[in-house]
Amino acid sequence: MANKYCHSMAATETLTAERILEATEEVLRRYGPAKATVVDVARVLGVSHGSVYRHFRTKAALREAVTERWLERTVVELRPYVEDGGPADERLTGWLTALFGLKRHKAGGDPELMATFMVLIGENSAVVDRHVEHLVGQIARIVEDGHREGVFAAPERDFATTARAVFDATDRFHDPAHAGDWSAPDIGDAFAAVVSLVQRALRP
Amino acid sequence: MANKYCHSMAATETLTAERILEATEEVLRRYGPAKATVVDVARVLGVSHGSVYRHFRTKAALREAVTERWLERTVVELRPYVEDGGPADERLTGWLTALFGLKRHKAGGDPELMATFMVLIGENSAVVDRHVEHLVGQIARIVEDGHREGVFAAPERDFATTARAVFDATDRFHDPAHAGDWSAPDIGDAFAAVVSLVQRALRP
DNA sequence: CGAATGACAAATATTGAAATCCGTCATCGG
DNA sequence: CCGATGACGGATTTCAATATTTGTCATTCG
Repeated sequence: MANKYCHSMAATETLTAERILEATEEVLRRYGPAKATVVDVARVLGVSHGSVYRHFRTKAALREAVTERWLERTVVELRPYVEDGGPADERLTGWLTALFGLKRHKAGGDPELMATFMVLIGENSAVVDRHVEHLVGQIARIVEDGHREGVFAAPERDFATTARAVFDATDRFHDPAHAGDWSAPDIGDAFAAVVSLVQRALRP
Repeated sequence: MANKYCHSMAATETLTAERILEATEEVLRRYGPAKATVVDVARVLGVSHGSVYRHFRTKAALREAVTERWLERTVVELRPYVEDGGPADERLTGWLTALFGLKRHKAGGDPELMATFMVLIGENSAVVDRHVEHLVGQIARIVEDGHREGVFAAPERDFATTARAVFDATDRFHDPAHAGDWSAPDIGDAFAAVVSLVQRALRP
C-alpha cells in the first residue's frame, strides 16, 4: 500500500483523539475488553503505540473516554423526551421505555458487545456516576414539568429526590447488571407494571 | 485426640445431610466459593469424601442445598411481617426495610461472605427463582390484606403483578448484584424515597 | 521545532506441566 | 446387610517459566 510515502490518504491524516477513540471502539468490539491492547489500537491506526500515549496518558484514560462517549450517546437519544412537547406523564413513560429499549436492544442485538460495555462500566464508576446524575436530571425536568402541568403531584421532598427514586425504582430495566434478565419472555409485562406503579405514585 | 477409637463424640455421630450442610457452610465461609472442596468438607467432618457423595450426588447439588438453606432463612425472618397484625402499609414498609436490613447487614458485616453468597446465587438461578416467587408471594399477601383493610387501592391487574412490581421497584435494595452500593452514605435516603414512592402508588 | 518512533524496564498475561479435585466403585468392617 | 472407605481415571486447578503489554524517553524525521 506504500502508505509510508503517501501524505493524503485517511490513514495518514493527522492523528486526533477522535480517531483514536474510533479505533479503540473497533478494537474493543473485535477483541473484547480483556484482549484489547493499545498496541492493537495503534496497529489499526497504522501508528506506533507511543503516539497513542501522546493523546491519552494511560490505557485506563483511553477506556474511560470510550465509556464516556458511549454513555453520552444514550443521553442524547433521550433528550427529545425531555425537551419536546406533550403531557409530562406520557413523556416520562416514553423516556423510561426508550431507555429500556436502548439498553435491551443493545443487549439483545450483540450480547458480547454488551459484556464489553459492562466491563468498561465496572472500570469507570466515576464516569457512570456523572452519567446517572445526568439521567436523573432529565427525569427531574420531566417531573417538574408535570407538576407545573398538574399531571403530577408536588414532590414529597424535592424534585431531585423524586427523580432519583424513579430512576432507582426502574433500575432493573436499565442497569446493565440485569442485562441477563432482559431476554425473559415476560420482561415487558414486568416493565409495564413498574412504570404503571411509578405513574400512580406521581399522580396528584 | 484418638477419635478413631471413640464412638460417642460429636465427630462420630451418624453422618446426616444436615451435618454435611453445616460443615459445607463452614468451609465456604473459611475458604470462599472458589477454593471450597468437598474433600475439605469431608475433612471437617472427619470422614472420607466418598461418604459425602452418599448424601449429595454432586458438588453442585451440595452447594445448591446450602444456597436453598440460606435463602430459606431470609424467608423465615420476614414471615412476622406477613402474619403478624398491624396496618398493612406499615407491615409492607417493615417487610421491605427488614429485607434491605438483612441483606445490607450481611453485606456490610462480612463482604467476603456476601461475595461467596453471590457466587452461589449465580450458580443456582433455579433455586433463586423459587425464592423470589416465595418473597413476591409474601408481598402479595400483605398487599391483599391492605386492600381488604382499605389502606391500599385495588390492584391495576392482579395482586401477583402488583407484588412483583413492588419487588422489582425495590430491586436495587435487595439484589446482591447491588451489594457494592449499599455502603454509600446516602443509601438510606434513596431507600426511603423508593419506599415512599411505592406507598404512594398503592394508596387508594 | 514539534510530532512520531521504537528500544526498554516493570507490570501483566499466557502457557503447559504437575498437583489437586471430582465422582465412581470394588472392597472393607461392624 | 449397610454404610464407610480410599484407589483410580478424567477433569480442573496451581504455579512458575515464558511471552506480551504498558508506559517512558532519548532519538529520529519532516
